[in-house]
Amino acid sequence: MIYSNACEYAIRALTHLAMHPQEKLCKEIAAGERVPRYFLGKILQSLVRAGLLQSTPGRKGGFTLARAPEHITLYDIKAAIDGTRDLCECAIGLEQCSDETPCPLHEIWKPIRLQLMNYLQRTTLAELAAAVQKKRVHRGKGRRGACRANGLQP
Amino acid sequence: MIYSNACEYAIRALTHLAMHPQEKLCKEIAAGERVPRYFLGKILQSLVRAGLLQSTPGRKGGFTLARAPEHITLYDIKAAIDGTRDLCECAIGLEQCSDETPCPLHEIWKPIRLQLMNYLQRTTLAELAAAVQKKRVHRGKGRRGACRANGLQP
DNA sequence: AGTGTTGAGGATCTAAAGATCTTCAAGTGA
DNA sequence: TCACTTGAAGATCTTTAGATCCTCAACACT
Repeated sequence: MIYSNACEYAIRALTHLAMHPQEKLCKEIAAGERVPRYFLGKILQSLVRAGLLQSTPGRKGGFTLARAPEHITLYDIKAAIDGTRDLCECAIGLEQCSDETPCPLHEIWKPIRLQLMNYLQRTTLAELAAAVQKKRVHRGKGRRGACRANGLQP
Repeated sequence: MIYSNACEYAIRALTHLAMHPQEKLCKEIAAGERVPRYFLGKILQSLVRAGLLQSTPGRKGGFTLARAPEHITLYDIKAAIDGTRDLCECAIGLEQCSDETPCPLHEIWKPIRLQLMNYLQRTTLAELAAAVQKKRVHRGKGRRGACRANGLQP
């Protein structure tokens, strides 16, 4: 809803890299995160162009984080993959609003959007990695598929 | 970001109907809200099937709200057009998460998602219509395009 | 009954996202 | 140098959202 497919893959790949710096090959990340391999290649290229990753070709090549995970935010990732135009727009996406075509959600939507923006800009890769680490320690090795079912169904 | 194109159109069409009950023809709404006419037809049909609108064919036909605007929420509209699966999912859209493929955003994303859900379920058509009305009274007839530029650019 | 207007709904077209494959250049190590 | 591994990047395919058109049934009015 907030992220595109590509952006989700990017988040997972970067989190993976933050946790497993030794696994830096595109195919390793794709296998580890169960992400389409060739598609991930394109995404990682975008992240390189955006300055979040560094890449080296050749035999001992691969991808590494361009800066410390504490200094990479969700906002950076979303900006690199999806752009951030939608974060600055009216809730119902009007280019312009006039008397004939107003944006009725604007005032109501604004605080929510601000909080979202705040969340994206404050959450870093390091926090994501820590959350994953904590989750792994907390539960055993056996359990799977316990992520849905969070009591939000209406 | 939150709504699809179709859902945005639905919101605008329903708001239009709440404010102009006399303008109930598909082409009137499409013209008034500057929405693709034939596409809007499909959307209104979905809203009829979802029980938010009533339609009558024939000469004096058109669309009318199936219940009072106070009793139609943004959640109802989003459910009718986009579905609500994404509101109940992990932030990064994993079907299942396991030790190998966890959903690192889950805990961080949850409060935001709850607030979003709350916003969707509490905001009614009547409130939207009132916000538009207020906005129209507040500013004159001349101004246009003042909806962007809300100080959110990073 | 006949005519014109309306929504219903199927068929179709376009654009964008998502995903895959293939080829090429850059680098490593024998 | 040569073989091999890697990312880079273009071409291509699939799927889905978005949008349009056309025909038909329902209805109102004459």
